[in-house]
Amino acid sequence: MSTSHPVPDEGPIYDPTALELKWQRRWQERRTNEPDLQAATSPFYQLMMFPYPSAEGLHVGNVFAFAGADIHGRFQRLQGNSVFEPMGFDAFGIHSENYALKVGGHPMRLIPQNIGNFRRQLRRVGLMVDWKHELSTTDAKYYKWTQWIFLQLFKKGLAYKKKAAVNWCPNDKTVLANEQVENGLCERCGARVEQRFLEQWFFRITDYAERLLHNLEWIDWSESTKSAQRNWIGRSEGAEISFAIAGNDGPPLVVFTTRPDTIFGATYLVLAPEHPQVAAITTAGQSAEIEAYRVRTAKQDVVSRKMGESAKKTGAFTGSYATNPATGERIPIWVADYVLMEYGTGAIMAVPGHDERDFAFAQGYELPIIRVVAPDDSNANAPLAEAYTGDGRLVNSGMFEGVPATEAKSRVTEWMVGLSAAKPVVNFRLHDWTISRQRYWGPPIPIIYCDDCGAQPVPEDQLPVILPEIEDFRPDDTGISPLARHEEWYRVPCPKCGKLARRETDVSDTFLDSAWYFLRYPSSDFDSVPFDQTITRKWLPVNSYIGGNEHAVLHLLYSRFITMVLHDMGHLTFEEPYTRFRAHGLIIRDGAKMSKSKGNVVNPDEFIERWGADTFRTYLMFLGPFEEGGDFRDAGISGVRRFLDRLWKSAHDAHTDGEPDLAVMRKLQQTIRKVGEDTAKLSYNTAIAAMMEYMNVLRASERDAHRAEVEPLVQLVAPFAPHIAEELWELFGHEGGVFESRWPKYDPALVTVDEIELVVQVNGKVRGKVQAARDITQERAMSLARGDAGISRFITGEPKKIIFVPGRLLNIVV
RNA sequence: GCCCGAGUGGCGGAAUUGGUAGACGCGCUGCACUCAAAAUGCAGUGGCUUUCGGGCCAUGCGGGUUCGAGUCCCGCCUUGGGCACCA
Repeated sequence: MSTSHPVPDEGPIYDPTALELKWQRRWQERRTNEPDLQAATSPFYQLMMFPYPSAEGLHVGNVFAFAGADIHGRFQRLQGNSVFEPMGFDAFGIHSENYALKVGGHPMRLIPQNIGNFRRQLRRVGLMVDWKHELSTTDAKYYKWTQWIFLQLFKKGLAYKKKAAVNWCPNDKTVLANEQVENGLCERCGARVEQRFLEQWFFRITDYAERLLHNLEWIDWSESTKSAQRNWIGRSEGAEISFAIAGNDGPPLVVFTTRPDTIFGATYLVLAPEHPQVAAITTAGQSAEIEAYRVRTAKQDVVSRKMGESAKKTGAFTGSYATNPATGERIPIWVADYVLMEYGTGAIMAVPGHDERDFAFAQGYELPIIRVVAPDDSNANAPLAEAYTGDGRLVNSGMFEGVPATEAKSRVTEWMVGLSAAKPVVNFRLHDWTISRQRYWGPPIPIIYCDDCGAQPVPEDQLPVILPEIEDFRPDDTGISPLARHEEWYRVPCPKCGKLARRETDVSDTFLDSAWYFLRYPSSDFDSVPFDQTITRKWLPVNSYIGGNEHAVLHLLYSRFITMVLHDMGHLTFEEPYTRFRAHGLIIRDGAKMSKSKGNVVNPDEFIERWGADTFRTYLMFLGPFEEGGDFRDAGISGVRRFLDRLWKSAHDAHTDGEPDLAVMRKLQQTIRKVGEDTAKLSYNTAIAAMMEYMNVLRASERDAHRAEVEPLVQLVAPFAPHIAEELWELFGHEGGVFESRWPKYDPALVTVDEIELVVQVNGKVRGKVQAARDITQERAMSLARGDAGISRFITGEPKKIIFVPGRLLNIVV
């Protein structure tokens, strides 16, 4: 196959479309992308976040993410690993359901169409995906095990039911997610959103908060993602303090505070309107006002209730008083919607002097404001113009006068613990995970309600609970799931006593589907277990996971939680699912995120058709740092194509006469090292630049390359542009594909150059460069510098100081 | 408001982590090839200035540390993303 000399000028034309289809077909025939999961000796699990198969098809953002992950997977393969790179579809959920309603179709028929389209597009990108292990969360074979996972949590007491506030759109007759509410209006229809209380299933993720937080210290993840999780979990230390209610023998009011040191400044208490003790506390005279206030806040949607920053704080007085355990003073008890039932105890001690919200509220209702913390230099009794949240010493605080606030936190808590008025507690911002969805398109929650036996789990051997195909899956005004209207499905015998009972009609959240999919891929051909123990031990945890930071909290946190639970139940040997996670950046266009409303969406099909998948993949990676994303501009793609054209030509024109050029071979060694290092750390843009640079050397002055100069470059380019690499590898006469080969080794002796350009500065300014040996001494360098006319003219006096960085720089200070 | 991140030529972006700022690519200019154009190849390309040797200015703005700062420190400005009454 080696080319004879002289080379004919006209070689075959680089036709990416034909060539790419040829290799995609051949990979399929040869099962190139299907590692032997049982026998693999050096398994490497390269995971990418599976897509939601929308009707619009694959998005450039998807291609960017998948190509980036694929390049890493292919690189690992060239390092000699057996790489498993699976793909699947996250196809349940409200998006699919709403889309089906909109076009008047049924998700059971629409989803397969969308998946088919996605699969076709994904194949065209040339990913190293093992399609034998493809999965869809909507497949009963898959969601059988999603339901199984629900049952495991139920068994362990981690799944429970309680009433919770949800956003309800009266027009669409449905529960909305927080992100579907904009300024209190439904994102889709514009109707005013209400708050409703519905019975919902929850997972007790808060039981795992401490562990989820703690493991972040050691897992190898992008810092930005870890920090997002830390903030989301939101651990805060403080105390619960009990306030006795004056003239009321009932239980005391318990508040949570992170500032027990400010207790002497607590001039009133505030309860959330939904707080269970509100009714008991309210006096007869105030009950009408309190009731009116509660009705008013209940009408608000959940989101705008929490968005009150700019809005005026409102509230109502209960008529009752509590006793401040520190001062013994009577302080009024109020109800206000700025206190949330979900956080802490749903009640706070208000310290208006040192909390902005309390300050605003106290001003509005003319409640007393007392300063109890003062910076060292200020007057303790000067009136406050705004809440002081800074550091300082306690004032107006009885026996704690003058104690630094930071120190006072624990001292005041200890003192009150002694009075049985407080206990130290840790609180988390993280809430339990709402699993229920009052919708149709999801896996039914496997629970049966019996009048005698209560909520019973569906026995595991009766899974899956099949989602029935019903034509009328439109949600209605009742807030009850559409499945409840399907009588023959809804009525079932109780698994315990056999009496007629009713199925749970809620389906589960899509985040549950995706919380465990990585466990299923390697075991997708096992029907009797969710994941096979031997295979799982071999392939998991995932070696490399790449995905977007839009899933930094929910998906990644939920899948960590589910993994921990399964670990604790003995189903898994590890408790963290992803050894290494890297967040990729966002592809933008014209300075903005691509979106239909902005009209700046790029259709990947057109680009692949015009330029080829290899060029498109490589171009996307060349836009900018993979972990930061980049700006997509049509213009730049021609440069990448030109690079591949030149590679094509170089390979076809390569000769085998004589020896390769030493200078070129040196550059090649440096390139092998650079591309290897950069690709490993996902610095794809600089890896590509290094290959282009080498190409410029290779073809400088229209020289024809020696085959030994080109062949390794074909391997370097293979992760980025796998099709052309295969074709050229075959051209060079190799029997197996390029991905059967090993990443080229570089010769360390050739990487380092002996002759260097030593930079000479005078007073920190570059004044010249001298050719010198790499290991030149300072003395020798000085005399070279003095001998250089361009440099010596700046050396106006005796050197005061000489800085010499061996092999790099000489700086003469005069 | 809070938490992350980013500001470098006409443009996308490099810079061994304190040591030649602008790699690589796009665009632009010139030349070669061509009847011509496209494609391709070669050369040039931060700004100002120059007696053509060079000189000065330049990494969002203002200070500082250092022989030396895009990189470190202090104070601002702009911008992208995420979260949001979390007590």
